[in-house]
Amino acid sequence: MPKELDAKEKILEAAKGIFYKKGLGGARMAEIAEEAGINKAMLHYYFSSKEQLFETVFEEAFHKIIPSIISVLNSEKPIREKIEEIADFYITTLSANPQLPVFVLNAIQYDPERFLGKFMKNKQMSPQAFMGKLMQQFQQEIQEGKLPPVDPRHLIINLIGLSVFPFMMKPMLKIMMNMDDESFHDLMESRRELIPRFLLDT
Amino acid sequence: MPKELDAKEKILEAAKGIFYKKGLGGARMAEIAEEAGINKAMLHYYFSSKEQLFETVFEEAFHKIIPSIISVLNSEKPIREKIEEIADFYITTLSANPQLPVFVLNAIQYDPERFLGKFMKNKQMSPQAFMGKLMQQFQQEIQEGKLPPVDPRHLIINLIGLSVFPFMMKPMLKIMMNMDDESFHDLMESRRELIPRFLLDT
DNA sequence: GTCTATATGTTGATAGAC
DNA sequence: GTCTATCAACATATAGAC
Repeated sequence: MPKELDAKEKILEAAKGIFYKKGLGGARMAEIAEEAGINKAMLHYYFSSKEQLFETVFEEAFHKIIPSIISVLNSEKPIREKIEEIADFYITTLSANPQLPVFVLNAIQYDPERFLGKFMKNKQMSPQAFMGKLMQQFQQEIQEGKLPPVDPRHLIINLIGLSVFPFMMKPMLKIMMNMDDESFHDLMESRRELIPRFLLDT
Repeated sequence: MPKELDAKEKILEAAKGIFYKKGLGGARMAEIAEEAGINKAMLHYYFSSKEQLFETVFEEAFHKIIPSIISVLNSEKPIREKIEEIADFYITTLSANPQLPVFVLNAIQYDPERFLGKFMKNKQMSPQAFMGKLMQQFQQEIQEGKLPPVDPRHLIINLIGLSVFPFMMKPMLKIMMNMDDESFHDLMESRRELIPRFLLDT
């Protein structure tokens, strides 16, 4: 079944492009079909409804940017390495797809129950298990003098904010700071090392 | 004309609540009318179209979070004060309305031409005039030893990111870190002084 | 200024031939 | 699996009475 995968893949690719930009309400099924180079009816052959197609796209986007960092935070590496790895991960991922975070956060703002429910269902993200272990590691490394005495919650928030937010602001930053795509890219690249240094060398 | 202002105000209030959450495409005029406690026809009495109503709401939101900081950056104060003022401004503004940034950034992602055009039109935001003067001030204060030698572009990006991003992540952070509204609020309050210290004491 | 009723155009979804 | 043609529902917008 090469044809089948081909068509389904083309639909998903088109749906991503349009949903990322316009969201659930702003996207039109006809538009997606045209972009995919197929017929409107085909969409409903592979995906029962617009909502289901959207959820498929959302789920992929969500899993692309959230569980990865949870798993890093849950790993056995020292904090310093975790931070470097996460900044690196976001800069790589979002350089290839800057629209991702606004898309995901907008869906969550639209319907938190629905699009954040996938959160709690996931075992490894249970807040207690997850944050508890991490807090402990922080305390220990701080006591050992490996880390400056910082509030772990702020550190995590800062890390994600410093890594992700610039991509959300990309269109505005390009205008405000008079950058083209290349100089924006260079600026983001320089943050790979800047962010960890900035967070830890106090 | 108290009645008139009342109705128009009620419409705008309702429209804000619903557009903030659902965006242009996801919102329904009927929903806004109901929320405002008036009739669907009344919406078109005060606002010619859904698009025009949305643009009104967008413009207000946009001006609430962007020009204020531009004017601070353009002022004559020392960098240190500017930074404190901007962090303070965002934490106050977004504590009252955490949905604002996702709403604005989503509209821009939806149609950059349309919703970022208001940018270039504004005189004071002309990138050259604006960033040029600011860069100069940075250089001078760094030479005078008042500031650590940082790239001004990163500093501005970091400042805004650290101030704004946590509010965009609010629903997710509350779950991940097991916070209720009150402890989230406390955490944000503590950032008023944390952010400037973090940015400047290197 | 405010309402009810209605026109007009889209849109998501399906039926059914190939 | 893929298409054309079509339906039924809905949403924006307007007409017109009060």
